[in-house]
Amino acid sequence: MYSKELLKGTLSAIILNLLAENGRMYGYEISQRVKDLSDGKILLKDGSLYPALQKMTKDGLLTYKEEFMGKRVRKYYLLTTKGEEQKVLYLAELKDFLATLNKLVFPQLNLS
Amino acid sequence: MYSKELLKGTLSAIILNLLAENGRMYGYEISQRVKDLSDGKILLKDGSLYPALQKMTKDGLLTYKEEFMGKRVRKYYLLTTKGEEQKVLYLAELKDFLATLNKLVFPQLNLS
DNA sequence: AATTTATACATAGAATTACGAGGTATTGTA
DNA sequence: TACAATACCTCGTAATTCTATGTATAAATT
Repeated sequence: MYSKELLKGTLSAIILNLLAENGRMYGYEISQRVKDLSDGKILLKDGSLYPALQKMTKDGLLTYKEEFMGKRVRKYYLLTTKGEEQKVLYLAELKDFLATLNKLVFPQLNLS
Repeated sequence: MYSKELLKGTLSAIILNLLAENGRMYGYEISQRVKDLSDGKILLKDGSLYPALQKMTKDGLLTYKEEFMGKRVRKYYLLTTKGEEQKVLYLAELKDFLATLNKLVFPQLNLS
C-alpha cells in the first residue's frame, strides 16, 4: 500500500480508463479490478470510491444503470460523451506529468 | 501546468531528491530549479513551498542555515540523517507507484 | 443450522496538502 | 525612478482520500 496522498489526482483517471476499456463496471468490481491489476498495491476504499463515482456522475462524466441480481442492486457505471472526452484529456495530462516527474526525480529512467 | 492535485504526495519527494543531489539549496532556488527541470510545467508556489519546507523541518527531515547576502537573508536547507533515510524510502515508494500506475493506465508503456 | 466471509451499496467527519491572496523587504534593471 | 526579480512569510480555502460506521444480501464454512 502506498501513502494515501500519492493516489490523489490519479483516481479519476484510473476510473475513466477502466470504464473506457471495459464498457461498464460497478463499484465493487472496479475496486477488485484495481486491486488485481496493481497486485494488491492500490486498495481503493469504499469511502474513496463511492463518493468519487458520485462526484464524477454529478460532473457529467459518468452515468449509471441499476440492475438487480436477485434482491441485490448493482450500479453499472459507464462513460458519457463528456467522460470520454475528459478521459483523453486526463490521461494525456497524467502521462505528461509522469514523464516530467520521472525526468525530475529519476533522470536515469526512460519512459518509452 | 498540471492540475494541482497531481503534485500531492510527490512534492516532498521532489524536495528531498533535489537536496540530496545538490547538497543545500534555499527555497527560491528550489522553486526555480523545479521550474527549469520541468520545462515550466511544475510551478511551485510560495504558498506551497515554504510551508512544506517548514513542515519537513519540523518533522526532522531538513535543517537549515541562514546566510546573509547583503541585507537579505537566505535559508539554506539540507537533509538530516533522517531526511536521507526518508528520501530513500519515499523515492522507492514513488518509483513503485509510478510503475504500478503506468501498468494500470498505460499498459503499453514500459518503465525501463 | 449457525456463523463467518464476501458482496454491494452508502454517509459523515477527519486529515492532508497544495493553492490563492495578501504582506514585507531588498536588489537589479530599464 | 519606476518596475521586475529576488526572498521570505502567514492565513484561510479547496479538493480529495481515508477512517469509521452503517445497512443488507449471498455465499461459504464450521
